[in-house]
Amino acid sequence: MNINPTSGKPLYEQLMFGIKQDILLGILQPGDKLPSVREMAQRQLVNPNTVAKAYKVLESQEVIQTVMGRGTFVATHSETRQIDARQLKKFKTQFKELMTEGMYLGLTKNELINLINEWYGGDNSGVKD
Amino acid sequence: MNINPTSGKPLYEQLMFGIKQDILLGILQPGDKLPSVREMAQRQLVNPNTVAKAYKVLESQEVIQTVMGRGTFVATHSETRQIDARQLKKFKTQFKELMTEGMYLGLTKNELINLINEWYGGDNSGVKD
Amino acid sequence: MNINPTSGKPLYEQLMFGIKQDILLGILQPGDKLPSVREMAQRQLVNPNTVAKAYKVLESQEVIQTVMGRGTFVATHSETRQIDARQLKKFKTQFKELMTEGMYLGLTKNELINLINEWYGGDNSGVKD
Amino acid sequence: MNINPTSGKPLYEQLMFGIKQDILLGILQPGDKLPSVREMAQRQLVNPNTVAKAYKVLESQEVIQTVMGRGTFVATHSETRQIDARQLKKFKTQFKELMTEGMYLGLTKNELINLINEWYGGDNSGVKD
DNA sequence: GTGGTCTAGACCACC
DNA sequence: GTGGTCTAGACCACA
Repeated sequence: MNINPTSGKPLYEQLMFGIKQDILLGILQPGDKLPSVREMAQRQLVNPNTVAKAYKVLESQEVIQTVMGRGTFVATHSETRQIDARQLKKFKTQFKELMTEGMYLGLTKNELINLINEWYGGDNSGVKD
Repeated sequence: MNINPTSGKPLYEQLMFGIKQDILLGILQPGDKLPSVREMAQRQLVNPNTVAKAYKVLESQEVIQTVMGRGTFVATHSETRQIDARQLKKFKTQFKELMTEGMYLGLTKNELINLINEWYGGDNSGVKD
Repeated sequence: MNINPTSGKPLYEQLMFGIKQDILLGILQPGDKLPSVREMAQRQLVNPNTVAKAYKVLESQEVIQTVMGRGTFVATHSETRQIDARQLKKFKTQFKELMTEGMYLGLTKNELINLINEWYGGDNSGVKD
Repeated sequence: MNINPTSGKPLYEQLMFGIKQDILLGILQPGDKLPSVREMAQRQLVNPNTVAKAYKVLESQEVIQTVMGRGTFVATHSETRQIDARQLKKFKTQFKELMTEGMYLGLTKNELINLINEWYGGDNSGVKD
């Protein structure tokens, strides 16, 4: 996980993304303890307030859980996490815009679809890069 | 193209997206004249400066071209449509982040592909599932 | 001489530059007759007013001369054309700014000097490109 | 760095030039913090929006970098300082035009070279006359 | 008519 | 504190 303060993206969002990605990649497993706010802040060279905000939003998304006095832990994926309609709508909007950008960068629709196939793993046989 | 002042997204970015989409959908053809800054501002109920900013960024991306004193036109990106390496890198980063979000929202691969088809027609020839 | 309406530079300045360059290259000789305003406008696909403005400024710079009823002619260089102090100051300012830009583009001071040597012709032996 | 509101040149371009020059002259070093938008605006007696525009263009040219919430800094263009082909072409066009002007003003080659030396020190080793 | 620049002043997100 | 966005309204050069 790398934080780039000049990327224009909010630091707390970059932190959130890094943690989510670590979970998806298996680096962080459900139940694992996350570094404390202060420790994470030192590691990533950001303000503790920034880490606290990232943790707070992640908790509201039920990605992590805070246990008072014990720390912050990766949530167990099996819980009944219902899809937030607002989040879903926002995602779809962002997705469409990103696809539009991609086509402007010269990527064809099929290249975009193949990119998705790649990311979702599964059947990658014959997928063009 | 509709501008939503309450969406949280900058108005000028919404304008940019709308114009790019109109071009991709063929509503705007290369060489077509865009509404003048003032006219577009009236149509979309935004300040002319906001439109001017959108136009200027689009021009820097070579999506449109301005002819001083005459107006703004959809670019004819003729032959020299070279892919900007920096923009492509940025796109891939955004793509990765968005895919991570999508997985967390529980979206399947096919749902995403359907989203693309919904917007850009349904010819999937050459795409492997 | 090519006029590019999307370059951002005023069309009348582009015209002026083209004429000056033709003179320096010998394509236009002192005493030669320039195309009429209307003919030049047709050739370059610009408004006659634009050509008229270019001619007017060139005449104020004593580069060309208009003879009422006969047309416009390239001035004879030998006339006592005194250097306009204001023009000279403006030139120096532009020159310094351009050199600064050049250094930012990665050109070294020596490359800039060599570019000048090239343009002023004369002793080009051993000048790096 | 001085801003002259009556020079006819856009104020934001004057700001850009002043900052670039300060960097080339070593007054500003890579990593140095620039005055905040508001402070620079006060110093130069211009509107903060004007400063913001100058900073934004400079950032797009990778001359400076902004860290949201912290400020603006002189870029450390590390190793990947690749010459932008488009910018270089634009530079050469401007250079040609300026040289044409210079010849018309009767400036000699040495006068131009002296102008460069005046601004960027006098080490001419390796330059052929 | 067009876009380009500038000002004044507001509100916001981020750190 | 920082920069980012937006508005309102002005003036200018260019075609």
